[in-house]
Amino acid sequence: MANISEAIEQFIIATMGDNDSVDISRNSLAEYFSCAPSQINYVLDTRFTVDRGFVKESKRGGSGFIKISRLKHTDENAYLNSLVIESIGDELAFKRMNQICDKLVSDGILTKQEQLLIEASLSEDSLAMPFTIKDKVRAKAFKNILLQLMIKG
Amino acid sequence: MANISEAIEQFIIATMGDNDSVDISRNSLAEYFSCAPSQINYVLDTRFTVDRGFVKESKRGGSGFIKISRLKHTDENAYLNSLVIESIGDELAFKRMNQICDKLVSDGILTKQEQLLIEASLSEDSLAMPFTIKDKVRAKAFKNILLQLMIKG
DNA sequence: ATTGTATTTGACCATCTTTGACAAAAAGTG
DNA sequence: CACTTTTTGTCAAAGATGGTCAAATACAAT
Repeated sequence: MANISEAIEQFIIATMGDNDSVDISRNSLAEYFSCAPSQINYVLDTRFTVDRGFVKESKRGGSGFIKISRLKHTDENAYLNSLVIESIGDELAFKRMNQICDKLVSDGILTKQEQLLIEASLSEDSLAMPFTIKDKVRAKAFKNILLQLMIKG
Repeated sequence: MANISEAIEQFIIATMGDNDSVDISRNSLAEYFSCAPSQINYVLDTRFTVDRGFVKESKRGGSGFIKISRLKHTDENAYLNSLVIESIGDELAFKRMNQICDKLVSDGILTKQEQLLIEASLSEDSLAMPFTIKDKVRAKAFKNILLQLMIKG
C-alpha cells in the first residue's frame, strides 16, 4: 500500500471502529500523513461516498470539523437505496415523485404531513426555473431527501 | 465545543432558563469568559437573532444593560404568515432557512424529522443551479412549505 | 509506447471565530 | 454646563478551518 490515500482511508475506518460516525480535522489528518489538506478531500470524495454508504457534514472556520457517518444496512435502507440508485434517474417529474411518496407513506416510511411538505417544496410552482432543468433539480433534491431518510432510523 | 462563542451562547440560554428574558452585562460576561467584549456582540448577532426567536434591547453608559427576550407567538398562523409576507423576501440563504426551521421546531410547528427533510430538499447541493437564482428558488419553495403548514389547523 | 485513470500537490476561495481600535451614549460629578 | 467615567456598538483585520479546481505525477491497461 504505497498509497497515502488508502492509508488515510484505513485510518479513518479504524478510527470509526464500531461507531456510526467519526469527527476528523482535515488539517490535523493532513499533517499526520504529511500530505496536502486537499488530499483529505480527495479521499473523502472517492472513498467515503454515498454509494459506499457514507454521508458527510462539515463546518468551516474556528473549531470546524468534518463528520463522517455510516448508513446502516437495514431493509428499509436497502429499499430506499434501490429507489435512489435504480428507480430515479437524472430527472424526476412531479407526478412520479408524488407516486413514490404515496408508496413511502403507505409503507410507513414517510408521514402524510412529511409528504405534503416535500411536495410543497418540490412542486412545479416552487421550482420556478427553466423547464429544462426543473426535473433535474427535483431528482437531485428528492434523492437527498431519500438519503436523509436513510440516516439514523 | 472548544468554541467560546458556543459556550457563551449556552451560558446565556442556561441563565435565561424558563424565563422570557435575561439581562446581561457585556463587560462582565466578557470578563467571565476571558474574551473581547465585542465577542459578546458577535454571539448576540449570530445566535440570538429574530429568526431564532429573540429580540434584544440595550442601553449604554452607566448602569447600561443588554436584555435578551424570547418572542412568543400566540397565533401560529399569524407567525407563519408574517414569515411569508414580510420576513422572508425574494431570496433566502440556506443558513437563514436553517435558523427559521430551528425555531419552528422549538415552537412545535415542525418535527425535527420534517426539518431535516426540508433541509435536505433545499440544501445547496439539492439546488444545483446558478448562484443567482438559488436563493430565489429556495425562498419560493420555503414559502410554499410554510403555506402548507398553515393548512389544517 | 500510448492512452486513460488515479493520486498528489498547490494556489486560491469561503466561512466562522476572535480580537482590538475607535465611536457613541448615558450617567455621574464639580 | 463641561468633563469624566462607564457601558455598549461598529467595523475591519487577523486567525482558524474546510472546499474547489486544475496542473503535475504516478500507475495501469491496451
